[in-house]
Amino acid sequence: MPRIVKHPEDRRSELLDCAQALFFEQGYERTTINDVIAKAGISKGGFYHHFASKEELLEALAARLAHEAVARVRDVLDDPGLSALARLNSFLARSRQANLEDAPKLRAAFDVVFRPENIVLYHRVNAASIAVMLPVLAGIIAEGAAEGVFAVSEPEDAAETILHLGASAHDAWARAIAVSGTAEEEAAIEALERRFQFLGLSVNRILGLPDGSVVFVEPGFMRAVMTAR
Amino acid sequence: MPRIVKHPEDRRSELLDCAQALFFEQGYERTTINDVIAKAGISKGGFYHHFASKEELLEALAARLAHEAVARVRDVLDDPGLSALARLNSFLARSRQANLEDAPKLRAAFDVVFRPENIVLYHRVNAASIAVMLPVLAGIIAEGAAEGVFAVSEPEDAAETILHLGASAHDAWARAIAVSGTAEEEAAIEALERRFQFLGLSVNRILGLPDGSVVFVEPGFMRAVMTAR
DNA sequence: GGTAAAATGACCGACGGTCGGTCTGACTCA
DNA sequence: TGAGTCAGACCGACCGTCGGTCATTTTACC
Repeated sequence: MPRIVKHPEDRRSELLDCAQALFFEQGYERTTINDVIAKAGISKGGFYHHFASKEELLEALAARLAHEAVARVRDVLDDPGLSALARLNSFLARSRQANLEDAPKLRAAFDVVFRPENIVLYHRVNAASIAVMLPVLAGIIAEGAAEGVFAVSEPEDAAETILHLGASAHDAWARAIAVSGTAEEEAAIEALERRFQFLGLSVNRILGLPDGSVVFVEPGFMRAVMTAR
Repeated sequence: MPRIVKHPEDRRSELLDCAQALFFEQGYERTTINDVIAKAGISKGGFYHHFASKEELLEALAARLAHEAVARVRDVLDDPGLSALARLNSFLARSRQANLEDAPKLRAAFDVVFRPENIVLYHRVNAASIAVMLPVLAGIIAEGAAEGVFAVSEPEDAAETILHLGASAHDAWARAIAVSGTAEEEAAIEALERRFQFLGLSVNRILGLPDGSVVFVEPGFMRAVMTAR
């Protein structure tokens, strides 16, 4: 076969593109290195020149996704005119908006990621995004604590706790996805919706805020994401 | 080799015993089916007669551990003389006591379970215990809500959220274990201790309780578990 | 033209899982 | 009671797959 040489960064990002497509289509375990290199048009040795292991490929992909996510809300984070609460709400609103914009693609990925055999994939992506978001959210919370608005003495811990709350809805997600298309779908979406409303309540309470101060999700948001085509 | 025939339940539980010992000593991925069957003194075919896959073995082990854990606190759950808050505190105290009693064994298992390559093991065990504890905790919370003590309208959701809080300390655990024996150990244990204090605060707030009503951990508890020999 | 990095693909060994078949103890029924 | 029957517990050689290695070749660049 003809040998094609590319800049390492290009190669790496191409491999990540292929891995992303395949992982979100078939899952992590079911995707083999051979699948990835076939799609990327590179040899086995070539692949292992850029990544030390399949595991490292996943790690790198998770990190890339996380950094993309934070880049999308960068301007809100840097806006100096915002109070902590306003920044937090803008941050959340912007994240929701981004999710809604490519909800169809997201939905397709979720179909795979939330399947029980794919927890590793889910966990890595989630962990990476938490790692990236942690200093960001901790900063906002520290700001709010300094303003005397958030009743929290440990911004780091509060941020970590809040970021992990999303994971506690994993099962509700998984259930909703599993029964998608059946008669139980409506009830499952309802449950998911309720689950997230409760998470919103929890966020407010953890921060020592009157309920509704932080808008975690708007009513109907989860339904909109779930029913996206 | 001589063929030894046993009652299926005995065989199953023996295999689970062996799997438990090996998983908590080497991790899930690093333990092979051959390891398990060698330790259990059974053939491959014999093993697969009882379990459909390695994955199913893990699932069964996680379920067994979860049921053992809930059995340990059964009497507290059934005591009719307790208010919801008292029941919750007894439940937590009993769980802590049980953990402290075999802290050394637990510590050894944690050394493996909290290593990054063993998230699957961690996740399955955690998920199984959450599944078993969920109705229990939801019951207590519903009781407290009915008493007008807990300000929560969705006991199920509250229970699920609270049970998942523990997982949000996974990273702090992992860090503490990773640096165990180094100069950073003290700081990591301190961080873990702080992390759990915050979780306690979060539980109280989520339930709409004055801080300190629910005693999630006592000060020094995490240190005691971590430094157990 | 020399060299470091990029790329190749045949090859390896471990591992999860299968499969054809054997063994055993419990339960008939004459 | 003892021969016959049968389910299902058990055996272990075998297999396909898959992550990963390595000796070697090609390329880009100075």
